[in-house]
Amino acid sequence: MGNVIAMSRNSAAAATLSPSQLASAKARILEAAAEMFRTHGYDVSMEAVAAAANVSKQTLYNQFGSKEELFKAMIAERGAAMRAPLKAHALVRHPRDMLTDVARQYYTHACSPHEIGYYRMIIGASQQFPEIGAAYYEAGPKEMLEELSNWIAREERLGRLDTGGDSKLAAEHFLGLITAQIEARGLLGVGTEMQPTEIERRARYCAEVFMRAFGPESLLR
Amino acid sequence: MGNVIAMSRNSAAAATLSPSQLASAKARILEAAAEMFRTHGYDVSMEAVAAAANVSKQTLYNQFGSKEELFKAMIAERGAAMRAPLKAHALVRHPRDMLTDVARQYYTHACSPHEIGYYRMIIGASQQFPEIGAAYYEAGPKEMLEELSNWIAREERLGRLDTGGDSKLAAEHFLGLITAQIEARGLLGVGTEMQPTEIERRARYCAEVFMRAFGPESLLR
DNA sequence: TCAGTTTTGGACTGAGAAGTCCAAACGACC
DNA sequence: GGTCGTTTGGACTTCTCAGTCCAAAACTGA
Repeated sequence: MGNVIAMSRNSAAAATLSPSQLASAKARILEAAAEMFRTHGYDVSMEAVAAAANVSKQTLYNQFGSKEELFKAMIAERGAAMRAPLKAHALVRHPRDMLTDVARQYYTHACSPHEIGYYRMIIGASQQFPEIGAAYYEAGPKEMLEELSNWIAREERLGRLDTGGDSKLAAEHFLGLITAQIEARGLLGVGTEMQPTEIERRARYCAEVFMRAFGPESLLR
Repeated sequence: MGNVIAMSRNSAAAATLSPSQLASAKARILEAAAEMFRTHGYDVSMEAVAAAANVSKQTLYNQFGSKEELFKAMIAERGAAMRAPLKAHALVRHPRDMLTDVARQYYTHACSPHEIGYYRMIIGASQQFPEIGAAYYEAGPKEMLEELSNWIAREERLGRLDTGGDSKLAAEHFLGLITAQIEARGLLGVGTEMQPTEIERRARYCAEVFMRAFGPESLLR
């Protein structure tokens, strides 16, 4: 933990600093807190968080009045980083390609051990702080479901999919196909990280199954 | 919870006792521990467990040497209660009916708030005790997946399903279709308990989607 | 250089919980 | 009724952790 120079909270003075000191104290704390909460759950001690952030306990308490406050601030900040899983996908592509891509993205990001650890922490915390589970659901799965559902409805209007009108349930099912046990295994700690070829295989398979179930005859095979 | 007779640990002597004393101390403790751990996570105090079991702290420690031991004993006992989700299903039925039934069972049992609470607890504990997550997976999801996969393979041999040979992945996908977001919502505490009609709707839908994707042409519609 | 602010380390308080100990009460069995 | 093992309550020890306090050091801006 050798260090050289410390920085004030507000200025961006240039100097040779260790990476962990580049950001402001607040940002550093949030980052460290995210990591510690993710890997140890809500039970990490504030001491440990302070140490990880390379900051004194007092500074930690100056920035965030309490553990709960820190935790919620961390959640709020991280929430923003989780969005837009589906943006920038045009309508012009074949539904199968689009779906494959969504699955691929999901596997590489949302199902990574890192993200699963975060998810596990949220699940644990949502017992103690129900509003956190709700907020996570709103910002994460729910938003993704809505985007997916809207996309499906659009494709249906174009005659390229046929879900019998229930695009919402179809979207849930597609997400279900993707996560199918992968998430569960990760949450229980028996997850083996997927190799790229496995990701590719599963992503294609998901899209294929979905298309078989919901594609119009013309696209079937 | 009216009761009549109480038992000593070893004998079955009859007497008028309070309801909570009907079972042996050990059994009562395990039951209370399951409930407390389920609703409060691993963080419940041993005091609270003892109180819930209507037993002194010392007796608790006489039966189970430590909190960890109690926790694991409780898991081991509950594990047995979770099996056999799929047994006793004959091969004679139409695959669609079988699948609908599986989904129905899953919704009524595995997705109940009670079971979800238990699942959440296991997830939380599997961070602290990785072997617990693994044990749960082996006894629960994995076993169910294997049964399902074997059934699918059999149906495939009979020409009533066609998964292209990957019955294991197909089984995972079917489970994925069932849980699709239901479990996630439950874990995050935003789950609204499903009404019977909703269960029925979803169960049928799951089976329908699976059949569309994996049923042979003759069964398609 | 100097005044004002922030950070730091470290000691401290208070609460809660794991686990132990013990004397008294209880229950089972003879 | 008497004996032996168990249960009980409750006091007790030890630990960990959230959160506070404070005096000394470091940094900032002028």
